[in-house]
Amino acid sequence: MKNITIKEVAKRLNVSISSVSRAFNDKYDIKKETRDLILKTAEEMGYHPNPIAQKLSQKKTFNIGVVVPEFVTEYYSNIIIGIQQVFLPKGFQVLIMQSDDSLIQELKNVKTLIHNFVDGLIICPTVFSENIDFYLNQVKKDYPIVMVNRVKRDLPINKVIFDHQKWSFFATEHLIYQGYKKIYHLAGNDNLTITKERIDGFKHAMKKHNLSNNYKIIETGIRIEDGIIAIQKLKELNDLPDAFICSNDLVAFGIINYLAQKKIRVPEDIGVVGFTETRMAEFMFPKLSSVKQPSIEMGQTSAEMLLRVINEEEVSLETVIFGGTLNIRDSSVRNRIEPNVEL
Amino acid sequence: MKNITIKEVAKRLNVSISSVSRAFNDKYDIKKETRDLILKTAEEMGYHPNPIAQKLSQKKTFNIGVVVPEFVTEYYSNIIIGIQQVFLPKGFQVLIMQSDDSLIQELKNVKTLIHNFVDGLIICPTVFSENIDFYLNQVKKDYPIVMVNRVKRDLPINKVIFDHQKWSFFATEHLIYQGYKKIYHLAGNDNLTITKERIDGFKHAMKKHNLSNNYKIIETGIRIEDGIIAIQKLKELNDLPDAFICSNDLVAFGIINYLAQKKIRVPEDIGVVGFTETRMAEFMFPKLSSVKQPSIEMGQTSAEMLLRVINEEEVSLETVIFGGTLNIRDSSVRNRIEPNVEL
DNA sequence: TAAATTCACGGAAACGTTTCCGGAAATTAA
DNA sequence: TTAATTTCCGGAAACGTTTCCGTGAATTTA
Repeated sequence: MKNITIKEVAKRLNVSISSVSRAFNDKYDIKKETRDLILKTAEEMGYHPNPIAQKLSQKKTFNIGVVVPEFVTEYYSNIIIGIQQVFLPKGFQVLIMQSDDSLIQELKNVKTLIHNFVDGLIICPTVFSENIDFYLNQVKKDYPIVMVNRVKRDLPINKVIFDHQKWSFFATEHLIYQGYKKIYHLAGNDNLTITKERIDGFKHAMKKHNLSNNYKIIETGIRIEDGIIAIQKLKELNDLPDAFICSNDLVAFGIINYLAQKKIRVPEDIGVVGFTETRMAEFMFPKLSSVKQPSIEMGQTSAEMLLRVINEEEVSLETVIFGGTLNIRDSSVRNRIEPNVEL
Repeated sequence: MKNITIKEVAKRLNVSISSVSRAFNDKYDIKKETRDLILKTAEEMGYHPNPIAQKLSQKKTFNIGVVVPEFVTEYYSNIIIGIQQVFLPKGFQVLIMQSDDSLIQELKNVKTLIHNFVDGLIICPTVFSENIDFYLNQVKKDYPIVMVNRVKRDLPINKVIFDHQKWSFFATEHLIYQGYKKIYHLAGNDNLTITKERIDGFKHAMKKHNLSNNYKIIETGIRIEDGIIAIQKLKELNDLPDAFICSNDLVAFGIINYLAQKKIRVPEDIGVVGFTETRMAEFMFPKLSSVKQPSIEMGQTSAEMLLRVINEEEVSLETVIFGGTLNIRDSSVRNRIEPNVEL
């Protein structure tokens, strides 16, 4: 496992080490012919610059760290894909750590990455917590950090977020337009900022259409099981609504399957809308209406933002707020004759 | 972003750099009191050893590379989880690259990782190809490599594989025992070794039960869409079997949803079995019978194997063949009255 | 008590680069 | 022709560790 070093290439050609280095980084004074000769023989000798030595010398690791809460949904996988699309071609390695929705693990991951001298961090935080003080402090020390998704709008930090309130509002209003009146919101974790934002949008829509007494908000979770557990309870209490707006597609999937087992029809008897659309939506039966977040683009944007901060092109704080798409499919579209009559 | 170095710690205490280093690696001669003092003040100063410098000095990167073909299924995510469970506590970083089922990309990934001086490689290859020659050659040069999953049994390389033939046989036989006679195998990519192995197991079971004229093998793919496309074609040709054994759960999911739309009952009219079980299996309607592979354990085992090779504890070639579980659920269990009568 | 051994530590080389500095040769300007 | 500039390149420091080698002091052995 002996590797060829820059020295051996230099010796072979009777040139200096610096010249070989210059040839490889071709930003320095070096004659075109010698550069080509060096590159050619280096190629022949099978020489590759040792990235570790480069990193030590340049005081940059060309590593960036990404911390995500979970991989249960496709959402964070897509964010990571977007991040990698930006960083890999620039020669950066992307180190991914998962915090399992634990605040302690999240902070531990961030510290591990910082101690490993990553050039910058993209943090997708779990719930809002005092961890944020640590992150803000790092930013104050000029450590490049970008936060994604579950972040308060007014936090003074570079961030990429989604307009949950607006799209929760749209999704709710869509259900109302379809004639569903009693609508339950199966919300995610209570102390997530995005949960609050979605609840706000939901309430706003219900209020606008004078349905303020017609809704419930139920803290549910984000897994298939969570949806099933929630609807089982409601069924036992004989308290099923006209429609559900769910914290994500997995929960919606649980709901739809439960209803199928109970021979309750979707969308005729009960309408269902998901959130943070996944590939499944298109292939469920019935096909699931859902709010699509541009997750890959959000990953790309956060990566580009981080790159700017690392290169110090930008000092001011940036916030990019993304919108999405409400993909209306079968699960929330009633075969409605009445409305036409009503009109 | 100035970082504290070992020198500054040494200067502060008027000791040598070597002593500080010794204190941190405590395998060398150093008095207990001085070591504690050094560690204490280092802690106070916020010193952390620079991992890049350590790596350069030790000629080890403490990085290992993992190349997987895809992330469409949960399978490789689980493999990676298993690998990380072994390597992260040992201070190794795990670099993950995805080859998108492209042979060219796979080789490119492997070379990138080697040039980045990873201490070892875990390769989950896509199809069998001449890439393997390159890998075998690296092994000959003492480069630590372990291969996982889609690898020929007799290849002289360290590997962790699953007994696809045996479990395909079991799954098929289960369907036969349930009274399904005309069984179609929706197989994966033709030039995958595991596809061949599964076909062997399938044929073997059909032959054993004198159903050799009753089957078809259809190259399908591994995505939901692939399943839907396959069954659409069969339906058009009016050529539906009694049961399907699918290349994976996603394909099975496509089949089941298509059948639901066509009001064809599962398992009464048609039985369905998946492979490489995913979380979905438990939550589909009807619940999907599937072959569970111990993917996390397979990841762990490959990681431990690689660790042994890296530490040169083991020189001989190892092959670990895993078995799985046939989880029988609703999608393949007929409410059978006849068999009792027959018996 | 003298000799041999062990202990604890400092100095410095080594890991493989990048990059600053300086200088000879080649080119241009005066 | 001489002076000024540019081009090209070598030497060496620097990045922050680990680890080999050597040595004085402390301890053990003879």
